[in-house]
Formats: sequence, structure tokens, C-alpha cells
Amino acid sequence: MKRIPQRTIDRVLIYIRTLEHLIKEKRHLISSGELSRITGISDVQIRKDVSRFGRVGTPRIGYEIEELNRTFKDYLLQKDTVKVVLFGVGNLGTAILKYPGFSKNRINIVAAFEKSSAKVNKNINGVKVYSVDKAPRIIKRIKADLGIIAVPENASQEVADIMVLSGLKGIVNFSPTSISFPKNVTVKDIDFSLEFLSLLCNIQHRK
Amino acid sequence: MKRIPQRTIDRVLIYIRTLEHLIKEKRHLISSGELSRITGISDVQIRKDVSRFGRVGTPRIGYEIEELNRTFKDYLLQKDTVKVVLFGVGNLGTAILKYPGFSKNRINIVAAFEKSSAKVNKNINGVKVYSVDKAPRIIKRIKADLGIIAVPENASQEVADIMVLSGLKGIVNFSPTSISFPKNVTVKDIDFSLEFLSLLCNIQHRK
DNA sequence: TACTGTGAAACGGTTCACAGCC
DNA sequence: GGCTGTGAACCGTTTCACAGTA
Repeated sequence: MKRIPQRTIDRVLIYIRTLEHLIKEKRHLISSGELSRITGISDVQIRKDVSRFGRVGTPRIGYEIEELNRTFKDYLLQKDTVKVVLFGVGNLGTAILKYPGFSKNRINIVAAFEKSSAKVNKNINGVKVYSVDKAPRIIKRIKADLGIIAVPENASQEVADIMVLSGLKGIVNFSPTSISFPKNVTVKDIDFSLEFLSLLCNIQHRK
Repeated sequence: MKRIPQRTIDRVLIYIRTLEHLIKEKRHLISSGELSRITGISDVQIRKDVSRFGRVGTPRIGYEIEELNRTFKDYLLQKDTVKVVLFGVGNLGTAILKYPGFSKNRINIVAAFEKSSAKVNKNINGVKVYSVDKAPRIIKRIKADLGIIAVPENASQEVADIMVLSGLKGIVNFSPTSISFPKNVTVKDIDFSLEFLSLLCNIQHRK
């Protein structure tokens, strides 16, 4: 199959999330129109996305939910579990450690790292907190996939460097600053302030 | 000035964030090339974005940082402060209440709402926690701009309905589910699991 | 009739190539 | 030479319009 663009992947992840809700409700069939109403994504867009996977729905009937979900997941979510490490066990870091949604998506936070010695060696929600200087060794040993930056702004670049050095190829950066990194590493920035301001501009600038 | 597309707005918010860092470091001038190196956004893109605001840099020299920053902010950030209300004072909700980055962006969380009576009437980081049924009255009185959904998945639609009823026009939804809402309301979804899975697919699917 | 599936058109955004300027 | 500024080309995505089907 041809390479799937990131935009499409992000939509498909929403389809998967929705289909799994429906499966829990024992639903079996869904049309592109109904999926559109639930997700807010247009029905044509949904059919285009589905057809990319070669999947065939039944005219007049719609798509078989289980089958569609399996097709998406087989293609996108090859790894059975994702191993993630967290840097920074402050308020946000702790909330992430306790976030209830990860387990159902097979996302496992396997270790946390902290500078402040008061938190080191604690155990939060079953995750051990280590001193930052142990990070490279531990990350290589457990072969983590992704890393999370949840440290204060002024420490984020330093922490990012350690993550790159440890061989992580993907980073989710919650700190409100641009970090530099080699181009074989992929970074996703989530800056809460920017999300709010973006939404606000969005509202104000629509006539 | 013509309507500015959302993509551009999101980039400009990053420019503002960066320029303010530079101002703190007493820098005065910056070229599109250097701004590109910091932010990861291409230099041509930056010049295109800047030119949309009619701003003129000096060839050979670059842009005057203070001036550029002011131009962006004057256009985008008209409100002096943004009033936000929070629904759900669990782990994530509490982390948001204590998030240190909001104040410098003039984002104020002005009230929080919780179902569980154990938390009602508490005060977290200077923000009063009210019972959910008080929400419509309080939100209208204080004229809040945006609302945050940080309640468990199964309560998110119910809470969203209350927010719409209270007149909020923008919602940041941290719950991992699609919510339905009238089209005069703008919603921004932040689903942590999806962000991680998206990043992972991104890494795996690049050749 | 009520749906899926899809080529073609329209749209929007990014990159290119280069003119202009100090 | 090193920077800004920008029309034009390019590219990817979304929407349109409609053919196909049970």
C-alpha cells in the first residue's frame, strides 16, 4: 500500500477510537454518514480514507464495524505495546503517569526520570522514578519507543539532548519552547498556552 | 487585512513565543534564517507569514524583534486577558490549574467545576472549585471565554452540553471521545493517546 | 432508494526562483 | 554578499459530481 499521509493517519485514529466505542455498544454496522455525524469529519472524506485501505463496504448497508476497525488497526498499529519514558514528575508529569486512557491503547509508561532527589526512587502508579543521569542506560536496556518532556521550560533542551543521546526516535514535548534536535528524531509539541490562544484566535477571526 | 488562515495563526503564535524569549535575552534583531533554525519553520515560510502583516524588515539586517512581536500581538491577541473555566478537577484538571505557563500569556482560569462533593468549595492555586450545577450562572456572570473538559470520558458529552448552554463559544476537550456541539461553538480536541499513536505511526511509516 | 466508490475540479498551502535592496 | 519580498509553480487535500450497486 502507498504511504499514508499524516493527516489521514490522524483521522483514522479517530475512526478507530469511535469504532471501538461502537463495538462496546454491540453495534455491527455503520454508514459513512453516521460516522460523519459522530466524528465531525465529512462523509466523503471518510469514504475516501476507507477506500485507501482497499476496504469494501456494502452499498445501502454501510461498513462492518469489527472488520473496518481490524483493517485500520492491522495497518497502523503494528506494535503490540508502545513503551514510553517520562522526564519530569511535576504536576503535569504526575497527571500523565496517572492518565487512565493509555492502557487501553497499549501505551505503557515504563520509567520516569526526575532531577529533584526528593522524588527519585518513588513509585507513582506503578512506575519507578529514577534519577535523570540513569536515563541513557535504562532507556537503551528497556528499548523505549517514545519520550515525554514534562520538565520546566529552562530544562527542556538539556533533557531533549539526553533523550536523543539515549536513542529515542520520537518525543512529545509539553514544554512551551522550541527544542532543536537531529532530523532523524520526530517531535510533537503540545504547548497548552498556544492551544488556548489558537482556539481563541480561531473564534475571534471568523466573521 | 484579509482573513488569516489557522495554520498561519498557529505559526505566528510560535513566532511570538520565540520573539519574547529573545526579548528577555535583550536581543534586538533577527533574520528569517535564524528564526527558522530556532523554530524549525522554513525561512521562506516565515517571510511569507511576516509579509502578510505588511511588516517590512531590512534587507541585509533582518527584523526588529520588538516591532515584529508587537505587530503580531496587536493583530492576534486583542483581548488583554482570556477567561477560562475548567470542568473536572482530577489529576489532569489539577495539573492544568497549577500549570505555570498560562499567566505570562494572560490566560486566567477563573473558576473550576466538579461533581464530586469532596472537592467542591476547595481552593486550588487560587481558583475556587464549585459544584457543576452552579456552572451556567457563574459562567454567564464572569463572562468566561473558553472552557476546558477534563472530566472522565463518560461524562464529557454531558459537561459539553452544560458548557454550550452556558454560552461558551470555545472548548478544549481533553477527554478521549468525540463530542457533538452546535456549529457556532469551536472545539479543540487533545487526546493524549491519539497524540502518541500519531507520533508513533509517523515514525514507523517514514521510509 | 440509500448507500459506497472515485475521477475530476477546486482549494489552500508550501516551495521555488528570482527581483530588489543595503 | 546577505538579506527581504513575492509572483508563479508545485503539491497535497478536500469537495464536487456522479457512476455503480444491492
